[in-house]
Amino acid sequence: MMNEPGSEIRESRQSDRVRDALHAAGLRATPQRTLILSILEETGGHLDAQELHLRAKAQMPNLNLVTVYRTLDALRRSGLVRQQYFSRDHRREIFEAVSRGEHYHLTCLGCGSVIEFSTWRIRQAQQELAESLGITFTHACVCFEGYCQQCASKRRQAPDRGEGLSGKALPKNPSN
Amino acid sequence: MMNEPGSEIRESRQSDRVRDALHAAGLRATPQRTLILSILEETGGHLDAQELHLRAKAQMPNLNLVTVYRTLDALRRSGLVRQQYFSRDHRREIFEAVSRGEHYHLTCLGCGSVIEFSTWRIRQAQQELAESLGITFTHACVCFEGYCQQCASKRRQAPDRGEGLSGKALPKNPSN
DNA sequence: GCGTATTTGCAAATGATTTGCAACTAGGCC
DNA sequence: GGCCTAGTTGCAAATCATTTGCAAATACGC
Repeated sequence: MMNEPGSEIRESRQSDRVRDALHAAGLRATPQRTLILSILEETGGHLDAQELHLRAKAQMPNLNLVTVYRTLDALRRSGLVRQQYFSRDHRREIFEAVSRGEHYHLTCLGCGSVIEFSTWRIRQAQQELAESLGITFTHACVCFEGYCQQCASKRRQAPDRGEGLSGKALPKNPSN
Repeated sequence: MMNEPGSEIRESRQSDRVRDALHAAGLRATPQRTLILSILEETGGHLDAQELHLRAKAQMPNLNLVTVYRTLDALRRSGLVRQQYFSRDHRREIFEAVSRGEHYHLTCLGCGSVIEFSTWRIRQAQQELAESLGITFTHACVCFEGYCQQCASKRRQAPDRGEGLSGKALPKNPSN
């Protein structure tokens, strides 16, 4: 049950850092929030409320899904966490710690993997539109759908399915 | 009840065109589909299933919401209609006839209006990423949030609300 | 240590979208 | 023009992520 000393200390430091971040953001540092933000910081990946709840329950079995939702909302409002969607599934909100830099996502229709990439073009578009139309941007939802390099070349070799995947064959809310 | 002759003919021609489009897309031209696509073609704007249902029921009272959903799905799969989200509300799908050119949307956090604009930067980003990472893009969801020129200058004059609107004060699913 | 404004857990509500199924019908065929 | 069948519709009920109401619990400023 007990971690090795080193990791315990590390964990403790991580908790302190997270707690400080919560306080700095003007939020009460409850164990629930500390845990949730810690998981988001440690996980490089993209988590939705359900997955986050699942992982958090391992350490806090009584944690309620509703609390996860409310915590994510608070973290988002305080700017500690970023909320977004993936192209294949806009019904489920995905969360990331903002400590990860700005980037965008492509969901591969072939293998379902999510690929991250950066580009200045979105920012550039915003600046240009700010100049030409006087628009002020506060947020952009940008998510792409397509094929990763592997799946793209596979399809070139065996284009049997045609473009089926982008049409009927693609369930709107795949379970994976 | 009867329209003046001119508009009747016009309407008839419009229906024929829509019916042809449906056939060309390999879809059966049912009265429901014809009506729904007609409304989407005639309405310059962005409609969700509910609004579309409401408008269509004026001419076809028995039309079921489910049929609207299924029709929109068929039209989207056939490429006659484009489905997208607006930044303030990703839980509701918005539809547009593809006959309208490619463009993007900004939802104004001040007045709630949706502003359309064009930019090549998105395409450009896709091309660059295709070259550098071998990614093939099939679809992009791009929607912006911010302030239109009017609301932006109002806020500059009276920045009392701070950035409240982008945080807690903004309901996730505004009814307007 | 106390008191209060916040936060949590639980149960129930919401609301867009989907699904199952029987009745209906568009359009190819004669 | 009528028949046949695969495709479509209407209705009722299901899904499922997210939200809300409320009473009990608690973080943290004093």
